[in-house]
Amino acid sequence: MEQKNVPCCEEEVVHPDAVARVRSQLPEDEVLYDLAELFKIFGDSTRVKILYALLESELCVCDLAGLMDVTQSAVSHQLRVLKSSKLVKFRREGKTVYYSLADEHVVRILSQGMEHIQE
Amino acid sequence: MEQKNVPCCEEEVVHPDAVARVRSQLPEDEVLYDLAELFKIFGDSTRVKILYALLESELCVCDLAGLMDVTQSAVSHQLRVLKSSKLVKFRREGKTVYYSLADEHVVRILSQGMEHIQE
DNA sequence: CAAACAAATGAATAGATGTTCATATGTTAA
DNA sequence: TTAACATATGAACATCTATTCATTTGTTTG
Repeated sequence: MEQKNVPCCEEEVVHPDAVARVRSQLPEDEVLYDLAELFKIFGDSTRVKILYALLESELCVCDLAGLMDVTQSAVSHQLRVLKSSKLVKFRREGKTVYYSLADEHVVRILSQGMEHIQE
Repeated sequence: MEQKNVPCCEEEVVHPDAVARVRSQLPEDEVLYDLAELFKIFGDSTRVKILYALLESELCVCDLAGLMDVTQSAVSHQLRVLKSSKLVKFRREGKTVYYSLADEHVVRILSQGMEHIQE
């Protein structure tokens, strides 16, 4: 019950060979960072709900705000995030801006996630 | 330049029909929440890196800590998160705990995400 | 032009999250 | 049992993030 220095693999890993191999196969840090950034977008229920809604139909900001329990402002902020990650696209028609999903990746990512949580 | 009440679709959506249809098709809020929770897990570069590493090889906590620029503690904390979301599994061998990916969903979700950012 | 309204934006705030440090668990071996 | 060590965990802190409110921008129509 005494306290000791617990270095715990400070400069030493347990399986140097495996680690070396993994390191050589690992994508660049920047890529992994970008990937995490992408998933971060999906990691918010407001945004996921927006994406699922757009899966069914093209909608304007007002529609989305009405569909969910959030402000028009909140929806708009989130749409900006989705837009800048190229997950949604939009077209303007008069005062109204219609949003829709950008591509099939979005659908597939959502589906894979859904499969996971439903097993 | 005067300020007005700007209700902006306060009790009114622009396309009630589309909204009604979408609403009827939309998954339960709870499901969407869980889905977002899942993606949140992938939305951190440390965790994504761990997952990618485990894609190549089963590794122990020490190995993972050595592979990345984070503390053993940080890795352990994140492994706990990954574990509780059933994204990784583990087996104990003496003092060492080996972690590996839980199933193919993880791989597929990572792949879909990777595809998206690399186009 | 001015009013009306959908959408976007900036600032502020409250809440969530990841890391670190210190320490506790649990297992092996002397 | 005790030392050593891999792993886990709790608390504290700093950072990030999503929402709201207030306001602005941009478009249409009187």
